[in-house]
Amino acid sequence: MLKRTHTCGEPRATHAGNTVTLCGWVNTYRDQGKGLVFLDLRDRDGLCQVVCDLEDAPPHVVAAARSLRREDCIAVKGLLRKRAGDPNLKLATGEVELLAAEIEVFNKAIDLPILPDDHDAPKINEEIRLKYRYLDLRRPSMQKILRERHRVLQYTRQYFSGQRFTEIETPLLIKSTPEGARDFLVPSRLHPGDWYALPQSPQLFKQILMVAGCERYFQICRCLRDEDPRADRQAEFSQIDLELSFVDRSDVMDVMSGFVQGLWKEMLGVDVPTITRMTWIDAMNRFGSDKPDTRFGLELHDISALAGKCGFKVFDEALAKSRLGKSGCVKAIVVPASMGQLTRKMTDSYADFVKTFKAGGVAVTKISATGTFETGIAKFVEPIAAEFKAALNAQPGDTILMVADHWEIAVKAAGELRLKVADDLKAVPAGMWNFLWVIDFPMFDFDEEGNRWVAMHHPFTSPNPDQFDLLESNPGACVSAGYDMVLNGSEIAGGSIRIHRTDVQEKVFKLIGLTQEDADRKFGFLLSALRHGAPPHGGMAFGLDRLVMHLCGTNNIRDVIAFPKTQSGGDLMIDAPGPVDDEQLKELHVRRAVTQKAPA
RNA sequence: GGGGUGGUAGCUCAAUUGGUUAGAGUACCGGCUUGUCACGCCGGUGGUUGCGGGUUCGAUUCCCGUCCGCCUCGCCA
Repeated sequence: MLKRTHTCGEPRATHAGNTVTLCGWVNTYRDQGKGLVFLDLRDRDGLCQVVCDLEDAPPHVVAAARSLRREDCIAVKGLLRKRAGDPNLKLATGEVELLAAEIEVFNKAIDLPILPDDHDAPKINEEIRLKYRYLDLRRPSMQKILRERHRVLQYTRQYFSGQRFTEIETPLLIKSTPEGARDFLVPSRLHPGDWYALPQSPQLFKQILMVAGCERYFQICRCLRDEDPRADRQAEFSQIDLELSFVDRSDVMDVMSGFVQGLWKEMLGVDVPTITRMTWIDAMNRFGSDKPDTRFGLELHDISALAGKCGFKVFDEALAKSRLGKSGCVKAIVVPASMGQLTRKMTDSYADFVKTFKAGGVAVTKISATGTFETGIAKFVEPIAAEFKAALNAQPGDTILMVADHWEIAVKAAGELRLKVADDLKAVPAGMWNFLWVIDFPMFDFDEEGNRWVAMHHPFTSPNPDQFDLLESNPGACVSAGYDMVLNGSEIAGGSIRIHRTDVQEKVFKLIGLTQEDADRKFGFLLSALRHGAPPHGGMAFGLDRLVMHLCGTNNIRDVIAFPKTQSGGDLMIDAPGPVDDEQLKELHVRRAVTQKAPA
């Protein structure tokens, strides 16, 4: 077997005159006639042109060269020389070529379903790419992503190790805690009728590691949530999971800010300035989102006070609504003329768009060149024109979009509309890295259906230090010590200071409707651990896949995972999930409730 | 679970709105080509139009069902 002396990306003019062996895949094959064949040989480092001079070569080399086709895996040995023809400036190795004296064919490739050319990738259906992932991953762009992901992992270990964090593994087979996301379940063979759950996160284990005196823990771990995927969400994903003892919220946020600043410098050479903080209520009121994209304007204005004066029925009805002490409201977005014009077709489509988020519709009006209101609800606004313009600081040519409803619905719908408008008008600037901390989340949201409070973050999140009294007196107003890190409108990390006292933890469990019995059964080990001298602690978890997505400039999470799953949780390459034998089920003490599909 | 969208040659797409033998590029096969480099030129193989029904003289096209991919709402403590 020929052993390579260089990678395909390496050869330069300085190597000319050496005998070189390259290994790789035939990227292209260019037959020039009786005497001359070119091929580009590709490995993970790049491309190098191989030339076969068939007049001088021995017959078996000629035969081998003639038989080569795309994606055959070969080795070529020969003289590396400066190109006889013009150099190819598009290739790093474009000044040289390898004159084949010996060719070893490791393996031929049969007819290819897809070609691993970068320029083909966006055109090919993902279904096919996922089925033949081993070919898809041969693309230089995919190879690059895999290696960028590796660099992120390397930097992560280096940074946190440098901050005296210890990498500790936690179990994959744990028990189900039906709070939060749906668990993946695994039947136990040794305990008939019992089930393991796969972890949604190592949350409780890392807290217990703090009780265990580890002080600073991290883990790069797989987490599993049996929920429907999205473009930026997989059921099986990776987290950079962290926990620290003897810290308050700012201590954690400082360490984590340092991490992303270092990571962006390392990966992109970008200096990320001090990451600013925004309270949740500010984020919701100004951006209609708990993960605001601050790269562009279009902030939400609250015009509830004015809206009540204009006699527009929809506004009056919305303002009369009330939920959890919050009155209904009217939110307005001023789309400045300078940002571009919204067509009638666009504004018409926004009504259906906001209905997705349970809002009734969008009220539209526009300020004409002469300063009068025109179109939409102009006649209602005209009587309060001066106040209205002043409140919004609106100028001639501006379009005003308004959403009215319950506060939650109005801000959510207006926030989504804001993103939609920015996208439609291409108003999101490229090349910006807007990091942001969102803090002071409510501890609880009220679930009308279940008639109970539910933890907004998770039930181990501590209230802010000055908020403990509110836990009992006014849970709806109680603000937590949680914090999310947001990048360009995407949540890339979340965490909190945890409850480290049993009495507080029990209060929270009680508030979310867990009886003492439930709490003991599900989380008794945590309550017990907290009783044994638990230190104050808090932590964070980064979504690794999303970090890599941002760093690689893709908005498809499957691009940054070597073997991702589809929207229905399938792996198209190995055809999972799949059927199992009756014998296997018997061992697991599991009986079928549905007839299983015949194996494909 | 809901909404949207797509499925035609190995791959990417087309088919004049229901009408003759379903076309093109690419890949593949054959021939030509001694400086190409996403080589070029000539020729060729290749189709259960996702699957199952229905309407019709006739269905890629219309209808019903179903499967699969993608986007999205719900969901994601």
